[in-house]
Amino acid sequence: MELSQHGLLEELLTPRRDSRTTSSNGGSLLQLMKTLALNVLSTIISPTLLLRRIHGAGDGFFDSIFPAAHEDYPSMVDDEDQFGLLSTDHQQHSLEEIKTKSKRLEGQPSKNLMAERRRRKRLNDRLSMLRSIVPKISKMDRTSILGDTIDYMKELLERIKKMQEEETKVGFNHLSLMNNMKELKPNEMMVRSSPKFEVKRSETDTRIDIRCATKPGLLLSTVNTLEALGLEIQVCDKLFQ
Amino acid sequence: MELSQHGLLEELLTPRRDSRTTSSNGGSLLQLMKTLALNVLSTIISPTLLLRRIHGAGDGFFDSIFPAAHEDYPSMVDDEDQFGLLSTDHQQHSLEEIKTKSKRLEGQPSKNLMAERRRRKRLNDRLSMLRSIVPKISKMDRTSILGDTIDYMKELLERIKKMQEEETKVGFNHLSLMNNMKELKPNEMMVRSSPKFEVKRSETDTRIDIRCATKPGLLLSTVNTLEALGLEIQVCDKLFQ
DNA sequence: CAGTACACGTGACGC
DNA sequence: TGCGTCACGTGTACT
Repeated sequence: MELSQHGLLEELLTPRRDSRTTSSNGGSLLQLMKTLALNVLSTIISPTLLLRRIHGAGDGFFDSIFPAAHEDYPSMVDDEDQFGLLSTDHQQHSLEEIKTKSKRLEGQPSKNLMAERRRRKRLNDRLSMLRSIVPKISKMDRTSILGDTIDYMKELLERIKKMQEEETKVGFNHLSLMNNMKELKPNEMMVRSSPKFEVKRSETDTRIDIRCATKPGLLLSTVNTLEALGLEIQVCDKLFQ
Repeated sequence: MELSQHGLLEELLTPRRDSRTTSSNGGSLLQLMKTLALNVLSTIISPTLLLRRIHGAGDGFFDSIFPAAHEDYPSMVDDEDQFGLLSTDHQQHSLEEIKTKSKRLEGQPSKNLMAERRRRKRLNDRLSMLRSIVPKISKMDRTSILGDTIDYMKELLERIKKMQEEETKVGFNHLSLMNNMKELKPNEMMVRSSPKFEVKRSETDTRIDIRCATKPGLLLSTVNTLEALGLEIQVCDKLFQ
């Protein structure tokens, strides 16, 4: 009971439909006040007393909120058995319905009501969180939020996939070059420590000489890397091989 | 009318709550059959005839589905004016309520009913799509689906951010070279289209000549890139600059 | 059996 | 003005 009261107070303090009431002209204030009044009454008096008060005052407003609290609705449930279709399944349920209906007159509905209210609040909170982290929201619509979320997630997945395969594609040359270097013999490493780069730059272009130990596939990976850097290779002569 | 009937047929053909009926023991078949029967009746007869049929048969099942179709509910709306709170705003709404109530007796409720049903279907479809693309779903719960979706999106964003900053860290030299190339003037691009690469490979090393248009910082980024590739630069001569 | 979750219809409200 | 959307309470099935 403590928790439910706390939930009620919390729900009472936080305004409802915050995203829509900001743009509304106060017309939905009626619904808000209705809910607030209901919450206040539900908090300060017991559900049984609430039902008594409903019938004592004969208030149509509470009847619209608690229509099942009326005792003059027996035909709604009893006549349901007379429905021809699915009568076999229905006969079994009629007993339970009467039982739940008899229980409904002693505080049962408030439990389910509070649970449902709590559930709705949770769902709306999740929806608000979802709406807050999705950058592109076309409309404040509930369905549109989910749609935009789906689109955003697909876009994120696509970006991740593209980045991953680009990472592997770009890193492939590095790795192949690294592996080629790691597979070098020590004596070849000694050779590699000798001077091997020579860059000559003219007014219109640049000429780079690289002298290193011969290795199968090394030239290919080097040219691939240079192309991956955006440099168009026009002349590529491999000499002394 | 054509579209609504098509929607009804489509809704009739597609099973409801497909995700839960697979794991249920067939107990929800009753609800499904109820909806299907309602859809069939709504499809083959007009709403007005449907209301007539309801009253002619006095069927409790349809009363539970169309409770507002009863004419013996007048106190529900009329007594709402007697509610003391917010009487000023309420007086203005009472006129509209009476008008809508009088219209409700001639096929108006079915419109709203169908719209609401369509909206629920759309929302559930979006929810199913969301559940289908989220890999980790702890429970089939509606709230949990949104929660898992939020967590998954946060995880995706985290992964994208990490990959991006790693990309910028590793590919800094590449990007700087790319940017330098992208900032080239068109005439320089023309120069770049001329032959510029020359690779000579000997027994011990390889010599590459690159001839390109001069650009501030280009040689530096090139050397950085070559060093990033693991090639130790021993001789780097920039000529004609 | 109490709790939970969902679908349903309906009133209210905004565009 | 009608149509779309939402919150609400309730019935019902599942655990």
